[in-house]
Amino acid sequence: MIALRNRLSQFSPIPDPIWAEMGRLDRQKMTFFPGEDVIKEGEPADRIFVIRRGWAIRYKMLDDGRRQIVNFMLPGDVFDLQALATLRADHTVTAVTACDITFVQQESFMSALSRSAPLAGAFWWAAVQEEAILREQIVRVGRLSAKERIGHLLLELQRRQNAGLGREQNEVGLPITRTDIADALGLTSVHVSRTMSAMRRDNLIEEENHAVRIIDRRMLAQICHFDDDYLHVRRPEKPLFQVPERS
Amino acid sequence: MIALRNRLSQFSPIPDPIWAEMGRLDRQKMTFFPGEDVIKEGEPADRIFVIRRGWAIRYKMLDDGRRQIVNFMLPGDVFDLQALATLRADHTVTAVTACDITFVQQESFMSALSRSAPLAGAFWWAAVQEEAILREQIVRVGRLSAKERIGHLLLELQRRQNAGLGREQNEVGLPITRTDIADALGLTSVHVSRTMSAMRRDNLIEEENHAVRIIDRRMLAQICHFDDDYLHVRRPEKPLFQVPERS
DNA sequence: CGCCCCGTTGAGGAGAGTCAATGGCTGTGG
DNA sequence: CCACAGCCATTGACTCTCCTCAACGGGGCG
Repeated sequence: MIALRNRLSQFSPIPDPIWAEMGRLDRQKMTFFPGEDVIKEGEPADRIFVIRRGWAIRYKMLDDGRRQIVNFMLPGDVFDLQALATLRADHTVTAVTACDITFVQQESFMSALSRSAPLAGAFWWAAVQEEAILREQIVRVGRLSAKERIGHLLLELQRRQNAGLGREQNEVGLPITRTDIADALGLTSVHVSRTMSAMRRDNLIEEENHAVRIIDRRMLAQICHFDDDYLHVRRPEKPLFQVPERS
Repeated sequence: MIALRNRLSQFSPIPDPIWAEMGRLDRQKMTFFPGEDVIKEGEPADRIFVIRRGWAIRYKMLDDGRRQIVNFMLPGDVFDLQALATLRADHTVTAVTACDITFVQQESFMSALSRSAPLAGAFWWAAVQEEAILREQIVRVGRLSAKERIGHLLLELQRRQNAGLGREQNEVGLPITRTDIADALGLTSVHVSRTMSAMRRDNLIEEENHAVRIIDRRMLAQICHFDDDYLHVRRPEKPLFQVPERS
């Protein structure tokens, strides 16, 4: 669960004893192969998920076959905190690479949060960040050109991937196809291919072996109007949000 | 607060004594004029908001002037539950019509939730619904044609508006400009105007006095691939999610 | 070895954008 | 009471980004 700890620590360092709480949760580990569904639309959702290894996508399908990927899920990401309201999933989650995923029962998770305010704060922050990522995806798809969309997405993935790995570099592993990128960005795979070729020609990125190197991050960020504020990786000024403690 | 009660009751009816809890919150009412900012990007967020009257928009601006409206906020909507993590706002919220808005202090709100599980469940559901609306907005902007986007948005607004009013009809008040619609849907005002004219010609909608009548909701929903599952207005099967009660 | 998936490239088409002009409505001030 | 400014919706003509259809080639894998 190192990826999860790296992620949550972006918000606030988590002391060992509190982290140990996580180890006592009622949880279950599963492995998914590429293309396997982790959550199916319409299924009841009563567990939360943590990705330990691999990439997954959350998407919706239209009845005529069009697909829109809503977001990418990377190691360390926590998802479906919404499951705590025990509704039915309104979307599908599928593994794109081999994934190790931990499921935690709703009740077990809630009681852990109620015992530890810092943990609750960190998970709440993760939920806030997830929502901010969705909002930024709306801006990306709604108002950016193809080139800007691709660069913007690469920059986000680079930041998020490194956050899970607890490092900082200009390399992004990109274990997905042009079609996946296209379906995330509201484009076609043909146009993604063309645009990325142009970006390579323009020395914005290099590609090798399912990984992208961003040649000049500052320049690319400017071209793509990428501002990482929305990832909320800076520490809040006020102390962690307080949940009622069980006395 | 009737709009809020109507909204939350979609999830689960709220008994009077529990509702009365809401009246005891530490809150403050403010009126905003059209164009006034309710939340500015970069400001610390430490309160939650409820819209009592009027429409507001949440948007992000690019440095070159492009604007993307992330979502519309209608009477009864609760927003910035994210504020509970006391981060800085990564977007701006502006009144589009005159708005009455109630602010509730974070601490007061949290303690009310901790005293009432049904209330906590209802607000959690509102947060889940808000996120589902964002996801659907991504699908709309990413994969639908101009005509589909507009129809889809109108159907969503119709459902949400009627939810706040506690009724069900085919009329949507639409107190916004073509430019607002365009900036929400990733289009230009010119194209929105053209497309809506075509929709009027095709007898899909009628417009009169800043209100739209949807002539055949079922047909429009089919054309626009609108499926209201994402609004989660059906009741969950399991009982409300339990928060730890203060003993 | 051969299949299939994926990325790439080309040619042509369509949906949405840009630029620009017009007209209605509303509010305001002489 | 009328004139005028400002905003908004609409429409036309033209442009351009991105899509569609299609062909080709490379690489992984049975």
